[in-house]
Amino acid sequence: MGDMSGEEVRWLTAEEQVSWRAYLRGNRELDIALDRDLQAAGISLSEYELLSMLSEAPRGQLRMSALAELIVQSRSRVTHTAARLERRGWVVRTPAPDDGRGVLLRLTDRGRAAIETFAVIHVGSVRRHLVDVLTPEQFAALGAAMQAVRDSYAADPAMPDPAC
Amino acid sequence: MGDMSGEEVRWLTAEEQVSWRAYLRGNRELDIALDRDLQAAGISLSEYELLSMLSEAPRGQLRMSALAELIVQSRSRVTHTAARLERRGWVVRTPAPDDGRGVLLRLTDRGRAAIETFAVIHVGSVRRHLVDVLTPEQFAALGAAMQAVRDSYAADPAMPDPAC
DNA sequence: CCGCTTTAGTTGAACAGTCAACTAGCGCGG
DNA sequence: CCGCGCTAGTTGACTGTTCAACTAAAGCGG
Repeated sequence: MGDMSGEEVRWLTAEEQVSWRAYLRGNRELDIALDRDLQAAGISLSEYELLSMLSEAPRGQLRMSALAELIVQSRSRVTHTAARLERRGWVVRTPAPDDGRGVLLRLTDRGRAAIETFAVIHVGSVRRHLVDVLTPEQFAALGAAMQAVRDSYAADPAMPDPAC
Repeated sequence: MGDMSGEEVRWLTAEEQVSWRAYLRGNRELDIALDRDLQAAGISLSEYELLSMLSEAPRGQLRMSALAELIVQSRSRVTHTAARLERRGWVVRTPAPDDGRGVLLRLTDRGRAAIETFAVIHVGSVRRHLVDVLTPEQFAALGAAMQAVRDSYAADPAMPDPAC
């Protein structure tokens, strides 16, 4: 992996440090702000993301594993989160018709109503804390950069083999 | 809440959606990758950040509250994290000389040795997953955008008054 | 069609993070 | 110099996340 043996460490330059710190802290601040706004309405950001993916899916339903991949959460976490949302009556679990192991998570009518309310709050929050504080060019550049990160992550799913 | 009265909701445009999603997911993937690399070495990213701030501070020491603000974590969280690091022998708590309520957290020699090891791993991780997958321009733009987010957050510490 | 490995998902215990309540020292107004 | 509110930090209970172990079905090779 990386630099195996006696490689020199390539420290960040002063400018890189500045960008990196801005990313790290800004990121945290943004997460806090977005979560705070949704929490005030009674849902967490990660729960919202799950519901949101369901609401966009063909019949308001998705396989647990598909969901996990979409929102970048562990299977276990999705199981727990889904259980919480199920208790609230926003989703239901049904066995997948084609695969005996699979589970389809489906948005209920109440779930759909709920997420429509949350979406209004959330979009306002995203605008206020992110979109509207950047120029359109800045925002586009941010998106492009993060997409590049995603692409490289996808190319390297779970770290190269130690044997490399 | 959100839009006070009969305001229209300003949904994200298709392009904005794409950027926003890339940010949200990419961000999560990056956090996972960075944390995974540090965890393999035996420390979490947030613990690392705390030690890192201490290592850069004048006498390797900082007030709890200063630390909390620097790494954007709640006071409570810093207390818990510091307790964990103290158990590992990497930091010590001492009463602040000038303020009877205050606590100074100081890096021990073992703590400094530890963080030097972690730093090598971490910088490699940051390069591999972020810096090196972007052009210098992209990375600078990312930093600038997130700095703008920070600035707006700082201007608006805990949400505008409902009276606005 | 019988093992074997892989994939889907769940479970419960351990751990980290949040929240609200609390202690204690500071600092100000009178 | 006393009372009151504010700031610093801690605590413990609760909630959410992670991790490793588990069940069960699918797929694959012989």
